[in-house]
Amino acid sequence: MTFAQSLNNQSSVLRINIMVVDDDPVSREIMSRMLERSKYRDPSMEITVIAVRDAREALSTLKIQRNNIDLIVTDYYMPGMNGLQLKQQITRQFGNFPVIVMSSDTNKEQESLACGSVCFLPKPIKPTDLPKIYQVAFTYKRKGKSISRTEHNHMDTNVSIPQQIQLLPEQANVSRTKKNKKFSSRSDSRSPSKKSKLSWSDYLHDLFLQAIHHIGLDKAVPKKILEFMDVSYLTRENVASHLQKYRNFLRKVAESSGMLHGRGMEPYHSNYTTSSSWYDTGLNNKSSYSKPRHGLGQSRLLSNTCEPVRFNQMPYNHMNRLSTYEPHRTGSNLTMPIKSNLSFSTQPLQNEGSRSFLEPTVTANKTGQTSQVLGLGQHGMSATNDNNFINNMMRSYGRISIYASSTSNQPGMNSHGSSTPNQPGMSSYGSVSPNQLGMSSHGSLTPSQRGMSSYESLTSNQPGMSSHGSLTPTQPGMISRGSLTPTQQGISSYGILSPSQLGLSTQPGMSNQGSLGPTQRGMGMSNYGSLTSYQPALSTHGSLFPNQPGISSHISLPPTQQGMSSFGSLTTNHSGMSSYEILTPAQPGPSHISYGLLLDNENTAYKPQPHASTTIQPDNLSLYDDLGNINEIPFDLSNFDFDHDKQQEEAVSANKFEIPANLETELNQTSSLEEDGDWTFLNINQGHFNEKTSNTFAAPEMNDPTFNKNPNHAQEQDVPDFDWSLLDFVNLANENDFMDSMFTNDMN
DNA sequence: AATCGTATCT
DNA sequence: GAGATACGAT
Repeated sequence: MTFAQSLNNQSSVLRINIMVVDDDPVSREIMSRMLERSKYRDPSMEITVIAVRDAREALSTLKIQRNNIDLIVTDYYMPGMNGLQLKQQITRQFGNFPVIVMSSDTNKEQESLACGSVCFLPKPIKPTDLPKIYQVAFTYKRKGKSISRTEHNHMDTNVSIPQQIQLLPEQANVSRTKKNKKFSSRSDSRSPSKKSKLSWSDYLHDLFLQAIHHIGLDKAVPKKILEFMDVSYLTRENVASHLQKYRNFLRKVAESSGMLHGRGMEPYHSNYTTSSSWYDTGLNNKSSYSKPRHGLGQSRLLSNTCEPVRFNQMPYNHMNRLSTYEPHRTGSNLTMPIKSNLSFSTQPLQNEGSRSFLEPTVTANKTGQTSQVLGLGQHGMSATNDNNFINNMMRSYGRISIYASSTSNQPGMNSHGSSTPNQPGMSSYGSVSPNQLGMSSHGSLTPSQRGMSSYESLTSNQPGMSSHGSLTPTQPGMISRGSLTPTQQGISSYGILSPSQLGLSTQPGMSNQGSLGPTQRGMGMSNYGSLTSYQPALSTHGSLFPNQPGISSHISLPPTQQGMSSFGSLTTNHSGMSSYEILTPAQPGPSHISYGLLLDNENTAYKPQPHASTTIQPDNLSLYDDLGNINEIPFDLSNFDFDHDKQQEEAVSANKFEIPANLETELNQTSSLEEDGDWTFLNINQGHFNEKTSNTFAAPEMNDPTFNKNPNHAQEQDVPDFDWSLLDFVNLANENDFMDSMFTNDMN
């Protein structure tokens, strides 16, 4: 393969090399595989792992590979030299290399951070921890080392700037933009003609949306967005181009929403069909990223063309691109930003509260401003309703809308959620991807609130967030921490974002997150937790997988469709879910465009398919989907504990597909709300099937008493650990099939 | 000079 | 059609 070919075939793949140091072969192997496999979930990155057994080997390897290693992840307890001693040696010999210390002994966290490790990860390492690891790797690679893209690998060696690694990101205090330009453009400049084309993956787009959300649409300019996104390989031009598209999309949406007519929202009847849109293009077929094949709200569940039910396509959500933008938002409170003119100028918005499309507006309707918001016409855009355009954009850029207005139960979400396990809206936070510091961390919130820090570190624009705090040893406590409610880490983190921006303050939901217990590390929970606590959907969700917050939930609910859809169905009865209601036409809402509106339309069209009767049967619980993607890890990795210094004591049923008993009740209640009687319910059944596939949700008995619909109650209980003694992991781990099945989604 | 917004190109 | 690039404006 020629260089040019290589260039074409591997566009913009960010390569990071991680050294794993662990004396325990199983733990080491798992860690290595988790890291390596994860690359399949994000085509834009490639992880190479160098696994060594102890500190000595690590040091010797570093001597040779120092310039090729971006991050070191080491166990704490190791013979000869422990992880921190290794860290110190590394610092002494190689400078301030980023080191992550992991241990099942969480008491080592403070010590680890104090000694300069950038992060501490409690063992067992879970998939949800990966984002944090990537985050650190990317951060340091970006800050201190050259950006090596696969196509430029051969040039990497002489671009490393050792001095850079001496500094922690915040210490370096260098302009990221310039720095990156300096280092990353270098390689680009050396490749004379070809410049790889950036693909705006879900992940990137979500990050992009987050940036806009955070900054405010009116103030979001390429440079700011870029800074917020903080993705090393992104250029301002990339962002500018994307922003242009996005703005076009927003205009178009506004335009076709009837804004020009001075009316509220006319239900937009989409006619989504499967098609390629950039939304999809960012994902190769191997990717397990969400790929709504149906448009907004057209959940697969409701579609007769749905593929056989499988279980989760998403092993875990760290790569999940679900946006988290408006997790707590309910449609009724959402309004489009009011703009004084067409252009997305930096001119202050006319309406008091909302700064952007993403900002919830709690205030009354601003019908009169509606047209302004759209600012249509001034640009001479087509006055015709270009539904095709909208359709396309909805599928792509439109994601934001979906998220914004959706809650887990919303049809719109469904489609979204259908591909991604944890998400709807909320999950997104948790489901963030590797580079995405903010959210990811979120998911991985631990009692000590590391997650928060990371988030904070991301949001440069966020007041008070500046501290990298927890991530860096020098600022462990950080500001944000102080603001966090002791018992509600999750919330606080959200709170940081939200109160004024997400409208969380008005949402009781925060508490959910708060319910996250120290031991509850799953992203899923967090994510859902972020949803309004009173939202049945969330709780239900959470309740579905008491033992396995993020992951398990995926497991039990079929990914492509069911997960979300069932979600959606749940919602109906609960809550009256705000989101649902919002969606409903009858619901009082902003007269002007709102995300809810969009969804509303969606919702209107959201009709159960008479024929759609999906039954999830064990046989369908394949590890792989039709594309060969791994569906879900059949059990929570967090239950792995190969650390010698800590054994799992509590045994748990091997049955990992449990659903709380009360879920059935809830679901049945839900069904009563469906007059059409055509809702499709999932029969998630482990042992037996419920013969009734319609309007029936056969929920297995839940034997986990810790389940509690109200996150504020009992959720802090430790989740029973999986009794891994039930499995011979050592042997299993030595079998490629097993490990591959766990981590591979790229079956050749 | 940097960066933006937009038009246009690939 | 997604993303890159050109280019005038600020």
